[in-house]
Amino acid sequence: MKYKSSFLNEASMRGFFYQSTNLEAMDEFLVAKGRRGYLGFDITAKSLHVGHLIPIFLLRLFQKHGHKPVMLVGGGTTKIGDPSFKNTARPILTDEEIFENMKGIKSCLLPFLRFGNGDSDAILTNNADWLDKLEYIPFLREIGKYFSVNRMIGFESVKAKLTENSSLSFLEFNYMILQAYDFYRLYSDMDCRIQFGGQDQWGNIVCGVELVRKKLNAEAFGFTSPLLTTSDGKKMGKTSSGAVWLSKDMLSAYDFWQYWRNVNDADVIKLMYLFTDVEIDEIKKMETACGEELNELKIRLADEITSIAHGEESLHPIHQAVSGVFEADGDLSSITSIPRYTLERSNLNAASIIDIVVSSGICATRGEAKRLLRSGGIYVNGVSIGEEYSAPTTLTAGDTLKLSCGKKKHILIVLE
RNA sequence: GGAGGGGUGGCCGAGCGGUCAAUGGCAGCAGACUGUAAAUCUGCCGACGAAAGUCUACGUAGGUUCAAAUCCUACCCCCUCCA
Repeated sequence: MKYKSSFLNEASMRGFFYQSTNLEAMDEFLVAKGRRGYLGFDITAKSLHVGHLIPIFLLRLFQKHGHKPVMLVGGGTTKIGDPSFKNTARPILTDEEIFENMKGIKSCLLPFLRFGNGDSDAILTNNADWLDKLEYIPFLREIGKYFSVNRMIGFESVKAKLTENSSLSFLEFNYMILQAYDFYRLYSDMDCRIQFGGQDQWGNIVCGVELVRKKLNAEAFGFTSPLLTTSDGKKMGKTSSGAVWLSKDMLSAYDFWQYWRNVNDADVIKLMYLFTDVEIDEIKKMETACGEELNELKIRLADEITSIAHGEESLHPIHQAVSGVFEADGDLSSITSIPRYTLERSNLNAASIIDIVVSSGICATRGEAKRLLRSGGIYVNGVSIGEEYSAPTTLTAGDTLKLSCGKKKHILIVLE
């Protein structure tokens, strides 16, 4: 074992460690249970997405090893917008939008952590509680004096914003200071001594560690995890329809599952370490898998992650849908987790197939539907069809057809 | 406040009076090959239309012109430098 603390051992073996401040001292500190560490989120959308998953799972691990995760939502900092590594300014949200988003973010976190009042139960805080009350002059005198602009503009995270064609507003420049202040407050108010974050947060975290040292003459720790990228270096978590959201309202459990089912071969093991509760020894045995075996592991991966994020009970309907939709003789009638569209029997032949494809919502525009049809990408019950398609006359009300765009996007047409 | 440079499709980025629905790259979609993977190859990639074509779009609003992303005017926004 490389570390004294079980948390750091598991975190580093699973691939969560990128860099940290004073690692040795932090390791020592984490040997005892019930330590507090926090992770902050800005609440620019009403759901978290796959990109947030690394730090969330890191905190889940933190909890597993007996520590107390403090989840900080940035009710205050979101009003500023983190400029780190961004080349465009964040849109400024209204108070109402922030409030709405906050509710969504909270519910996204619930499946991953156990919240409560126990020693290792997670708690939720909001930095608006203290940031909103700050007064400018006192803040500058008490906190501002500890920050060196010379140093701040040296941070990698701000450098990009200082180049041509990009500007860093004074508003955004303050983000780092406020995040540092958060850390100081959490340290002094609730003895929270570690801040976790993605590697892009390094500059902000270090600022907080320094503020704590200067203000309280105490040592706080920073810990960053790598960004989630695919084996070929691309950012993970984007699909054709946008980000892979954690909230059911924004992405169905079925689509969530499909996302993991379709990851690159080269990423399966890495993701298994990061985002499942499967024991390390067991994953080690999987490392040699290839071909069909590896393909099967993706199902395991999808199952594991989905049952954490959406609950174990979500798996059965998903499996049912998968076998109905992807297997030639699958049973369509009992599928509940992919969209359905009801159509009158008489309209099946009356309306053109293009109309049906568009009105069922599987294609957004008629042009798109035509293009797909032309290239053979529209299927009825798994058979590629053309524009002159007409449904078999044997179909009657109550029958179900599977309409597909490409090989993966399916919808059920229910006749009535 | 002054001088200069910019704002083009999801992103980057050409075009600088007609041949521009706008080169190219990335991203995306479909097909072939596979394993619901990757790589590769092929096709597509504003809307409507069977098509001819029509409409909408190059920061916003006007104007010049037979014709404007391209010229003019005003305004808004961004960048750099000076005060």
